[in-house]
Formats: sequence, structure tokens, C-alpha cells
Amino acid sequence: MNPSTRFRQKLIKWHTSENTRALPWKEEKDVYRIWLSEIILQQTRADQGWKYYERFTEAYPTITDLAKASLEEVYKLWEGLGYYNRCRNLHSTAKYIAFDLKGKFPNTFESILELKGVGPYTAAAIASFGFGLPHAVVDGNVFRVLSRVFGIETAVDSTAGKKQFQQLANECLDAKSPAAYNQAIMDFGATVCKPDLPGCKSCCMQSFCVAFKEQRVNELPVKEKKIKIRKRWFRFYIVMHKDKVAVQKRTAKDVWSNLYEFPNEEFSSETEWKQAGALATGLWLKGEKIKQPHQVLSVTKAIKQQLSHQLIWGNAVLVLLTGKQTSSNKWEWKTADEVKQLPFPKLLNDFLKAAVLEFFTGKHGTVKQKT
DNA sequence: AACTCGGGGGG
DNA sequence: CCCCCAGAGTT
Repeated sequence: MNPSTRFRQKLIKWHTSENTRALPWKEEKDVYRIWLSEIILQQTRADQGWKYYERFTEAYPTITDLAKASLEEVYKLWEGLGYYNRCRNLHSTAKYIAFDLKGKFPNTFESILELKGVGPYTAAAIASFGFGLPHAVVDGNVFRVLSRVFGIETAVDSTAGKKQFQQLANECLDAKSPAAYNQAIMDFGATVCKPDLPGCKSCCMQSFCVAFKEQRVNELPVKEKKIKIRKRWFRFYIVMHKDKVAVQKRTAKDVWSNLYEFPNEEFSSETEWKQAGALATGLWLKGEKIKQPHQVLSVTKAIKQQLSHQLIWGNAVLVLLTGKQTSSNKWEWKTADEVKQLPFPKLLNDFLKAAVLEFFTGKHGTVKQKT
């Protein structure tokens, strides 16, 4: 029997007989919701995306509801999920479909693929789940399952690898029921053919799985690129004046683009950052002490945030401006209620909590210095 | 082809 | 501490 045919038959049998993950977007017929779930799930574990999916479908039952919402409101709902350009593209595409296409979701693979934020995986997922079109998904699960079962050593993160795995996936696809097949292979990868501790012992593919036979399960799939982690050091200032706090929007092409943050300075080395720690008795920006009268209410300990490509260290200084409210270039003065509506990176929410906590419980509750 | 974009879970 | 996750866009 053709290997890809055998694989397909075993997979479908496995899926229908015993195994199906219960997830809120399963069996969904509304293409809007299928699209929404797929965008949320990009590089995101299903159980992490779950609550965001529920949050979004509740706030925006239809694509028109999403399109009518402000970008900032949508960002706030996305807060904490990461890869924030997904959110920007989500809103942009919602407006395009709701207004330009009058609510009619594109219904061919090619037209779906053209949507912002939709790549080969997501286009195949929407085409198959939403329209029953014969396009095979290739995600992290599929790379892993196919590389093991068929013993493929081509790096999955190479151009050749992507091409080869997509081709194999197309061969394996059950063209009569692409949705069920795509669902099956991802469920199989997530529950049996897992990254570590895969369930080979009771696996239905065991008799013909190349990686199992050659005891190379732990060596597949192959990746060739190793990410380099950039270290960064910040000090954030949570500056208050009367009932308002200074925030600014991150506009640079950098991490957390379009989210809000507190005024800060970045240091080019751990040494500089630690030396500057000794100056945390005042409000400093760009190496210069801000002259305006102020009090330092609290200083947090260092908090780190580990991202995929960056390791970010920082601490925060809670400062009260006692004189006039400064109108420093980028700063926007917001009340506490307004701040709650703005999207912040997790790290800055952590700083906000830590600074306030330190203020109430720490030794910095009294005025340290006045300038 | 190489880089960049978050955050959380698990060994 | 490292890898992985229902990947995509930019350079």
C-alpha cells in the first residue's frame, strides 16, 4: 500500500474511534469564528488561546462587530496574548471583509491567503474547516508527525523543508474530507506524537513509523536555526501627578509595538543599568536628572521577562511630581480608569503592581528625596 | 535566507 | 534552562 494512503487511513481511524480534543472552535461552522480562532492560535497553545477566543466571540459575535470596534479596544482584549501584530492584522482584515467585501468572507484558498495575517497554514485551515476545500495544513504538529512517521530529516525551518513537508502533507490529505483529516493530524500531534514523551508504546502508527523503527523519535523533527537571545535592560518611571499617570505609546518597530508603556530609559549593558540603580532616588531620563520637583515613592526590585528572542531586565521607580505637570513630548497623562483601558505588555503590568505594592508595604513609603 | 514578533507550559 | 506552541511579515 502507498505509505501516504496507509498513514491517512490509520489517522482517520484513530481520530474517529477514540480521540478528539474538546475545544471551543471545534465543529464551528461560522467562517468568521474559524478565522478568529486560527489567528489566535498562531504560535499559541490551544489552552492558552481558549479564554481569548471566548472573550473575543463574546465581545464581537460577528465580524462586523469586530470591524466596528476601535483598534485600541481590540488591543486591550488581546493584551497578554503576545505577537501583537496579529491583533492589528485581525482588526484590519475584519474591516476589509465587513465593509469592503460587505461581510462575505473570501471562499477560495488563494483569496483567503491574501488576507493580512493569513499565511499558508491559516489559509489551509480556513479553506478546509470553513469551506471543505482540499488543502492540507502544515503546522508544528504536522512537521513533527510527518517527519517521524516518514523519517524525514530535512530541516523544517528551511525553505526546502517547508516545500517538502507541504507536498507530503498534500499527498496524505484526505481530499474527500479535508477538514476531518486536518483536524485529525493536529490532534494526533498534540496528544500522541508529542514533542517530548510521545506515546509511541501504544501508537497506531508504530508498525510503519520510520522514526520508531530506527529509534530516532527524539531526533525528529530537525531544526537548523538556533535563535539568538538579545539581552536588554530598562528602568521604567511610573510618574504620577495628582490623579494622573504618564504613559506613552510604543511606536517603534520593536517588541510591544502599539502597546503603551511608562517613560523609561534603556541601558546598553547590565553594568550601566546596575550603576544607574544607585541613582534611583530621582527621576532621570537620558542620563539627566529631571529638575522638576518630585518625590520617589517606591523602587521595585528587578523583574525579568523572558521572550523568545529577548531577555528583558528592568525595574520601576514610582515618582510623584509635586510641582507642575510636565508636558514632556511623548507623555500622555491618564487617570487610573483610563490606564485600565489601555493595553500594556505583561512586564509593565507587573511593574505597576510591584511599584504600588512596594509603596504600601516596603520601606520606601516615606519621602526619600526632593529636588 | 535571516530576523523579528510574546507569553506560558513542561521537562 | 531550554524547547515548543494550530506562523506570519519584513528586510
